[in-house]
Amino acid sequence: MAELRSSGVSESQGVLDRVEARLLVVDDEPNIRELLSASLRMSGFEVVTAADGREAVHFAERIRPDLVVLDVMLPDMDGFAVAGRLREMSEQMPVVFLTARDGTDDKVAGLRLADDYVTKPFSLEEVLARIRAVLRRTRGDLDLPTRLQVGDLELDEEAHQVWRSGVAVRLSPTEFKLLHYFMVNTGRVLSKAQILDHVWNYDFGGDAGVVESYVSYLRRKVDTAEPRLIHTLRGVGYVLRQPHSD
Amino acid sequence: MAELRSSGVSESQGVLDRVEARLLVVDDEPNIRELLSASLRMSGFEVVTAADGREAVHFAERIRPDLVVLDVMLPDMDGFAVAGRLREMSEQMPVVFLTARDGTDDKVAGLRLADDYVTKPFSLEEVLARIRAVLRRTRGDLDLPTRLQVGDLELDEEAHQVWRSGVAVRLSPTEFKLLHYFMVNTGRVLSKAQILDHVWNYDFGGDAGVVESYVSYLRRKVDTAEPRLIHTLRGVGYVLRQPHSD
DNA sequence: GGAAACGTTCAGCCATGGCTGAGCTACGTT
DNA sequence: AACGTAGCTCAGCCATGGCTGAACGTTTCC
Repeated sequence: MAELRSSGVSESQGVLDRVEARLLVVDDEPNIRELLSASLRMSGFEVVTAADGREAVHFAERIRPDLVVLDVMLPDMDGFAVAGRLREMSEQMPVVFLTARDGTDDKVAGLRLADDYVTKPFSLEEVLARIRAVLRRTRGDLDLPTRLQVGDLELDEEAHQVWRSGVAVRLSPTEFKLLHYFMVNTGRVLSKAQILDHVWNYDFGGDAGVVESYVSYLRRKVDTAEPRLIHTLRGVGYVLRQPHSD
Repeated sequence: MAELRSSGVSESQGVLDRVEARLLVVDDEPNIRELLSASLRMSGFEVVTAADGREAVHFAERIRPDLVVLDVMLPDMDGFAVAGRLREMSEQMPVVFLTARDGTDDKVAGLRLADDYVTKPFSLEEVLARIRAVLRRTRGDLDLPTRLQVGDLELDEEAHQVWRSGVAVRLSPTEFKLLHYFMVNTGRVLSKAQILDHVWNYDFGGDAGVVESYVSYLRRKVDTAEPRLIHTLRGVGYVLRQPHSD
């Protein structure tokens, strides 16, 4: 399914080329597991996967991951129970939960206080952002910037705000996610398929036309002045480029 | 705190500050223990947990916490007895009690001896406020501000009072807690779920609709004039922003 | 014991955002 | 230069989210 679209090679978003951290991904649906692990590996993480709670605990013991991505709904045991076991073996093992967007789930109440959680269906950008945020917190990598800058464009993740030459710009949630994806991948060509896979939820059925639309919206709000930052590579994709070094 | 400034946005106070103090959390219910320790860690405390009186005394001896959060009702020994033991080993060990809200008077008598207490079910904001207040008293951290200010909005925690451009405003307890939470997290987007989890009691079953209502009340009482301070980020949450950087 | 304040829910309205399809423009290939 | 294709933009529809006022129940304080 979706993963086929992003067979590209140079997808590494990593600030670092080497391993950022060791992750354990736990989900019983093979599709989700593959989707996540493939794209996390692309982003520079070392990934081990488990399909149920028993496996999760087992692998966690052996590989001592830096963080666990954990589906709440598992065939054998509750995600919280797994988290409990993990915490037993290591006081501070950070967990990012995956959960259905049910709303009425009262279990979810406790979740939000956990290290973090993402609702299904998610976009890869969302998951990556959470993981990085949690790692930043738990390791005290506080100097990793929460603010991105390209040319006179600035984006603050925490404040969820964007400035162009100092003046605040209002972006819709999707516009924001798209710009964020561009900025994290400054200087890298992104195909429409890649963008679709990362910015839109994995169950989105539509075609690449949306991407064109949203790039258009973004340009209008954020890239009207010279030098232009977002460039079209006909037949290939888009790039956000630092001015100057073009 | 100074070092945080370097990351640009963080308005101090917040989630990402370095270790504020070492806490020992004692409660026999795992849920409460996890709830508290997760959110205290998020707020920058170093946390160790214990499930009963024996463990509590044991850990207190070893780690010498700066403050103990102590459930009054423990399986093996009375919370007051534990507090007694703690005081034996360190004259001035501050204790914040957790107690059921059933108001039997003899318990309250004992509570007067505590530095402070919070009744269950509590909201995280309440607990955090107590802990910070006690730490401020006992170790003279007088530089921790008791008065918060954003634009022409001022809030005094000790006096439990709020002013908008100098004129006092009457807020209900919930309104006050909500505004306090906003002000402590100035510049940070807060989802309705987060707000619900921090401002409302942990056993509150309702949905995020209440948050909308209370934001509405708050705006009416406190944010009628330009420039507006409380902003809605559709589909994301709310932010309280310093004016100017609008 | 009564009145006021407070907290919660709900329903209706309004605004915003997401997506699509169609027409148009720009590109670049031959 | 001309054709075909890719990309851009816009308008419009639909769904969702958010705001507010009113109603109801509960607590608090005289």
